Amino acid sequence: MMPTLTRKQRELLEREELILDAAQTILYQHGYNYLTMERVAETVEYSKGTIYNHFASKEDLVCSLCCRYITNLIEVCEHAYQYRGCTRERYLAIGIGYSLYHQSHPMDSQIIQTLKNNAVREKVSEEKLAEMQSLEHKITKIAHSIVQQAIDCNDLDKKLLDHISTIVFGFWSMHYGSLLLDQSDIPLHQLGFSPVVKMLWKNANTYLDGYQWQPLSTATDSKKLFDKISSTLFDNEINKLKQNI
Amino acid sequence: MMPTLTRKQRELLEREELILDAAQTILYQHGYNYLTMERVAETVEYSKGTIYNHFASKEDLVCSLCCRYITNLIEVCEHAYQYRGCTRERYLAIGIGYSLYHQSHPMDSQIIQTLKNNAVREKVSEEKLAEMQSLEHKITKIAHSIVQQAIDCNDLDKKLLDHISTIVFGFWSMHYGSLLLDQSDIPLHQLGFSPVVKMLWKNANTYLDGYQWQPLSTATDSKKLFDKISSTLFDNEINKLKQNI
DNA sequence: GACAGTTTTTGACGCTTCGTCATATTATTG
DNA sequence: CAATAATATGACGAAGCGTCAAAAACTGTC
Repeated sequence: MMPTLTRKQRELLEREELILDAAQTILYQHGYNYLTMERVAETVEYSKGTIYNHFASKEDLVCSLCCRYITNLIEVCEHAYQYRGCTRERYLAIGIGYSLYHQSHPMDSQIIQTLKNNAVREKVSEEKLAEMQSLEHKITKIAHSIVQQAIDCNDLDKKLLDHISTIVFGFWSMHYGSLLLDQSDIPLHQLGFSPVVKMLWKNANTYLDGYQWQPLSTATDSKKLFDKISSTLFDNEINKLKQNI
Repeated sequence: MMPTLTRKQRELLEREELILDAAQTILYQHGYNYLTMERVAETVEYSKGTIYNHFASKEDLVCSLCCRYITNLIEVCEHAYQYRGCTRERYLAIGIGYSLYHQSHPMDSQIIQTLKNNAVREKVSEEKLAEMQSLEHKITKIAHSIVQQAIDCNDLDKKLLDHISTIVFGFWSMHYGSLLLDQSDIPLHQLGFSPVVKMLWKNANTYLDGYQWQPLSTATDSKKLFDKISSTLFDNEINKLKQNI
């Protein structure tokens, strides 16, 4: 009975995880500028060369971390997809998951943002970049399918069939933009803005209202809805947040 | 009759512009990774030390460039503010200006994005960061004042008075998010998305519809509106774009 | 225009980090 | 156990940042 992977291969994969864990710890504790290949090597007690056997460059390593984080986000989205409610609620649940993940793992969001920068992307290997893209694609597919279902069951007007990807893109970009603005140290509060998650919730609802996605937020207690969805789906994340307070 | 600035001071300011111009040329031609202090010094035919007399660090220099770009964006917004039309059209005009600027100066957008990253921000001097923030604040103030006017003249419901900054933030984040996603080399088209400017226009309109900002896009020929606003206000930018094609 | 004092410029230098590669070490196989 | 293959190592070269002592330029005075 031959296992799918040889012992060697398993060891290699394990070490890859070990390296990623170490890199993540450094990132969480001291930030991106403190993360160097040398330090990662020291932490895992291997030499720099060995690290480079696993990752083609520093950016490649960071991109691998990013893939982990996007994988987490996919889980969150799949979880939201399962929410027992109407299509609109399920779509909103994705946004809530996104927000909460961002709040409980701010550094992950920073890394994801870092990898949107072309100066960084240039230094990532083709394969890693492709891997990351295919993961991001998964998320948009989940969103896409909920919009499709909304049209199928008349929660959304059939006329919007040509605009499904526009609706996905709008929702995505609004969340992405909001959380990025939150994440960089721009003092939004000083600039007169409310907490981002709160504004985002209001804006996401308004946006869906604009598309007449039923039932409209004006016909719902949306404050309660937020609490309901988030407590039903993301109790873990919320507890984590509370612990940090 | 004493001038406000001495000859010395004027020369210093002139050189500062010279350095920024050189940095910009390098950026435009070879990208962020090719931009080094050494090369900037070479280009302007001064030594590295002199460059450091003007800018505290490489990131400081880049932040100064960023301030230039945001200043350009402010001009665009002020221009849009003057548009002769209803409040909704004027608000949308800001978004169009933002989109077109992004399209005709993609590298500027990249630099602005780079400076949203905390790992980069850490290395910018306090003063430069404050300068940039105050410039960004100016843009939000322009947007804010149009929303205020919309409420004053009943284009927007009075109930929304408490949400003015939420409306500014939503519009901003949607544009910001969309253009960032466009700007990084993510192959949106391959992922089944339409051209970003087109989707953004649709989504921005829908978003304002959600707030019932009159007149609704359903009561307007919004394709024509886009052309009208953009040709009235931004003929320069559009001609630039056409030249590039 | 010579001289002293001040300001500005310079580029060699130290330091950090990346990524490579010849060599050393370990594992595998006959 | 020897030969061979696979893997790990860390010294090294290259690139870039930012500094600072010394050199050069400028300024005002007699």
